[in-house]
Amino acid sequence: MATEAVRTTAVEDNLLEVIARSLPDLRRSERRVADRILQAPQAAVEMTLGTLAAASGVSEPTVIRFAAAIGCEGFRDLRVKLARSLAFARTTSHSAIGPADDLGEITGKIFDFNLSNLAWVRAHLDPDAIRAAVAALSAAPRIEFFGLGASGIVAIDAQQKFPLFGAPCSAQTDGHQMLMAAAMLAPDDVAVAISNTGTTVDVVRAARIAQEKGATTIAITGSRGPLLSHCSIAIVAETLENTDLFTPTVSRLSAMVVIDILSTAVSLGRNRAGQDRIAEMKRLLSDVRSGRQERPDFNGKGPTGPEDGPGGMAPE
Amino acid sequence: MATEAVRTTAVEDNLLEVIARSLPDLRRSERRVADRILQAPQAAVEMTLGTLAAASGVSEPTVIRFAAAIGCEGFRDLRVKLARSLAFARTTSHSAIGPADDLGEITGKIFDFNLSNLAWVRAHLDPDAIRAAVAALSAAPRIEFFGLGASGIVAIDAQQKFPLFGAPCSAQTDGHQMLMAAAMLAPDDVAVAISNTGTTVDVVRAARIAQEKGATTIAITGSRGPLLSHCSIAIVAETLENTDLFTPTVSRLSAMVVIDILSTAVSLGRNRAGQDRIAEMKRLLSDVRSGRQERPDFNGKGPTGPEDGPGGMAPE
DNA sequence: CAGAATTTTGTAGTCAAACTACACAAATGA
DNA sequence: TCATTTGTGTAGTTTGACTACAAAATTCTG
Repeated sequence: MATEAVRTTAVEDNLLEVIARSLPDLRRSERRVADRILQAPQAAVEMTLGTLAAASGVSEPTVIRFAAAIGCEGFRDLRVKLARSLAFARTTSHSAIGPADDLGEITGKIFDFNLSNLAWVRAHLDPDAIRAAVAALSAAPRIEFFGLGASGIVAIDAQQKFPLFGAPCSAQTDGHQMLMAAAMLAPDDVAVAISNTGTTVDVVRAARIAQEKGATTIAITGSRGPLLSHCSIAIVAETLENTDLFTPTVSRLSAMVVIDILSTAVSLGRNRAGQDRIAEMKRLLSDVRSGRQERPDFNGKGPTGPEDGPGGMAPE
Repeated sequence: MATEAVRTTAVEDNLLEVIARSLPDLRRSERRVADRILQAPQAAVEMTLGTLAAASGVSEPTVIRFAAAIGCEGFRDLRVKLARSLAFARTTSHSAIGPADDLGEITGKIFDFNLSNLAWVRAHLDPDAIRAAVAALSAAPRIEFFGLGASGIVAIDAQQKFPLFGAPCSAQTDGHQMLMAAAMLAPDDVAVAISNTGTTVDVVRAARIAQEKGATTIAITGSRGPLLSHCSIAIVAETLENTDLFTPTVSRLSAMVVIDILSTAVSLGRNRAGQDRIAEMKRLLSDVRSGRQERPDFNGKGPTGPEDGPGGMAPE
């Protein structure tokens, strides 16, 4: 279907923005309509053609012409588009303006930043690398995730999705254990090395060893670096910030989404039975959550996290 | 008091969710309408009453009754609400991922899904709750993060940002240690309880104990649950839909972004470094928007960059 | 398993909203 | 100034949204 309905939350989508922007090009009475809408957009969607015309002090056809002028099919279309734009608008009602408004701005900026970055990563992911990674992971008898620091979090996240991968998974977040685990790998095993910078020495070393042992090595990284030379498959989720100075959160988010894609794809590639198993697992989890059963032991790397479940698949 | 601090909107706003949820309560022919809408929501907003009736194989009044049944004023209202929901769910939403899906499509859907959800959360976050949380965290001599399983990852992530919080932070991801840590808290200390479901018993219990000890308790959760009754500040990042396709990842992302917001805001209040960070983010954002998709420069701290850096420390 | 009571659905009709054709008014330019 | 262009409103038409009621289907009861 509309696979290419690529959404960038672009300005063009936001009708309010469009209206404000085309304000100078409008005729005088049309502008009255525009003003009226901008003044209380929320109320405008509720209005009818006649109502809005009256509220703006113009005639009904003028409103229709206005709709056409800003690129709508008609008044109906205008209302729909307006409603759509309004959905993104903040629930402004009680966010007072003042010194505290900084906070709202921070919230908005951080969301924007993360959203923009994800959209960017989406557009720049290499499909072939994903495909190769999925193939390797699907066939792997054993999977190791390597990551230090913030990337260690991603590694653990990946490890928790092991039911989707359908193979024993471990996450190594310690430099030494990473090496030991890498040394234990065999051909067909897969090592996933996660590093935002692509330079972290321990991770690079672990990847090298894993490769020497004949394992398939997959890199999930935020920028090209030494790591890639020891990995046969490179998934580069380049983010807009790659300095270590600001918000490493986005690199984590990107990596986690990549993991999500891999695990989902592997799971789907397997068979329907695998999906049923996941559904069953989710059911068990919901029992655990409500405290009706003893929860499975959880040691930080344990099989299933009681909370939120590893992968989440299969509609009910 | 916690419940008051929260907006009473969210999932109820998402008409698709509402429709899917009230499916069993509908009469047979009304359900035909529902199915038709869910099947192609994008097309449904374009349709007229008669068109939709014909497409569903029912009469026009049935469609109107359907609208009333799901809580709309009439067909017009239905269309507006639908458009509003579609603003978020537009591209993916109810198109479940099946084995037949091409890999590229899976990638796109997962990205879209996560993006839509983040946008949704963004629009529905309660600014007052954020404000209260920032205030509490800024004044806290000690901060504990509680989370199990997938939410444990978020807790660790939060803990790694301790430089931004400017106070000793711990992350407890084990049921028992969680309780012990909670018991050690004192007034003014802050406990942040993270649970997507809001029901995880251990986390709820830890929150209760923390509250009994006089600490300020902050909940970061994906849905209302028992947890809220033991938390004085509730940050509810409700996700777009509950079909559980990818909800776990989405909830983690949302929670991490919330953490990011909190840490940034706290840091901003503390020193000027936080302000620089915001300024930088704004710059990056404007670059993205203007379509100049260059990677930002790497000036700053030189090449080292210990793997991904714990917490996005601002430059000295 | 009738047959009544109730619920569900469609038919026909009404009202109002959305759109169109056209004519008048205002503004612009020679 | 008048002619031409542009802008705006009036009046009329079409269509879509909704309502009243009757037919069909379902359920309930004896």
